Amino acid sequence: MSNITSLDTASEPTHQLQNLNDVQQLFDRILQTNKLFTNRDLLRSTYIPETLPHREKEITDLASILSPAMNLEAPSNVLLFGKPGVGKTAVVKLVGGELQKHGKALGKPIHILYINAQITDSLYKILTSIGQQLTSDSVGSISSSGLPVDVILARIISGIDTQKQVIIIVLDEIDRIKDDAALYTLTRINEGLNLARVSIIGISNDLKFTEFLDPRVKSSLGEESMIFCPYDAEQLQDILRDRIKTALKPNVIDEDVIPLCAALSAQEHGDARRALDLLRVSVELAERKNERIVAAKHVRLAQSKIEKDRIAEVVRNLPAQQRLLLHAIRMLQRYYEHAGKQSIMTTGEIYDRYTELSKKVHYATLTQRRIGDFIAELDTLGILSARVVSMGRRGKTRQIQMTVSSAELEHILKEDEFTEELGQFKMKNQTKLL
DNA sequence: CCTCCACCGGAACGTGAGGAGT
DNA sequence: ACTCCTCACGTTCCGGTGGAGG
Repeated sequence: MSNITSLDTASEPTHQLQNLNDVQQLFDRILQTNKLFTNRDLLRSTYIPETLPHREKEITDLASILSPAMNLEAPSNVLLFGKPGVGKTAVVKLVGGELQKHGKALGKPIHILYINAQITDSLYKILTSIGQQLTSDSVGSISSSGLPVDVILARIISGIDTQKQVIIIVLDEIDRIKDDAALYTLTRINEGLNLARVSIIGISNDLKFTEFLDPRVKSSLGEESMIFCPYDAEQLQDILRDRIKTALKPNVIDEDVIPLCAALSAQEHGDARRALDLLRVSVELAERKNERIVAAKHVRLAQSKIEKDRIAEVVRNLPAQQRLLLHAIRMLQRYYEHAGKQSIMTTGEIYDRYTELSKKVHYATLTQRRIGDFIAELDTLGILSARVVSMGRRGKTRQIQMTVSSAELEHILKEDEFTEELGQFKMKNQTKLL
């Protein structure tokens, strides 16, 4: 989700490709116009470089915390805190990779398991993920469902405990794990082991996440903790400069591009991921226009493109009911825009439109309770903003505003299955809205 | 100061899919 | 064939609430 792949408008050939020859010519043409990058992937935020500027201290700190693993002793559990894009994951992957490499060279079995707890958010899923990641080495195969949790746990324990080894479980977005018992079980896993040792590295965006934990879990997980500060604009510039040395050809960017990318991202809590995406997309845009130099205007374009692409991508992958809800919002929004009013909607209004639309397309009409949850979800996805307000006698509700205009929303929804069917559909009871 | 609207949001529960063991 | 497991997705029920208007 973090990556906006951008092959879409790169080549919109106006003619049909007739045969292989044409295809080859197309590739040749793209190669020729590919003048700015030497290696595009180095500007992706998922790429882990060998050096992380301004994270030297964090790297050595984490390395020393994990160093007992080299003697096959369990390192302390660690919690890493910091806003998105400040290098938490990168530092862990870098240090973890080195550790594994050194361990291998010395014949010490050290495993780093990376688990994204945003997706893998229950004990059951975490355990099966551990099982699957270890399958290739020591544990027998473990399937994705069907067994009771304790059976899976027992299998993993017996699978792991066949030799002296250290297993470090990285739980990214650990604050997303709702189930307290899951963390409790994980922190106590060592108690069932004789030979192997397990440590946990938790990564969290939320500094306050430990406040609500069981005290035993809290003290166990937080044996060590590290806080990652946001990068400032200067540091972001260093990071970008470091990357472009190998990612881009020399002298292809204006001198104000890097400071601009850095400044724009520094405004958003110093997010290096954002800065890299911004730079990469800027270069892509310049390249497509066959320009030799990336300039500030490309950065501005890139900024809005990234946001639009992100929203479009999210919307496309939404389940049908949620897209239907967006259609309802779109209609209301358009209505408000035509009336020249600010399009701030309430849950009730939206629910009424949604009810009409769902009947029209013969879909089940979900309850308002459920739709309320959808609205909250769309809010966290950043495609609308909803805040709870009280309107006195007129009750308490969410005020909802789209982050894109109705025209853009319409454009994004254009290709989905509802658009045609709803084409001429008019809202009932429009007066009710006034 | 009190009321009362129009929802919010937690909790418990139901159903059905996908899979495992016996 | 049957039982038992988890998860995803929804519903039902219901207590809670900020503040404009009486």
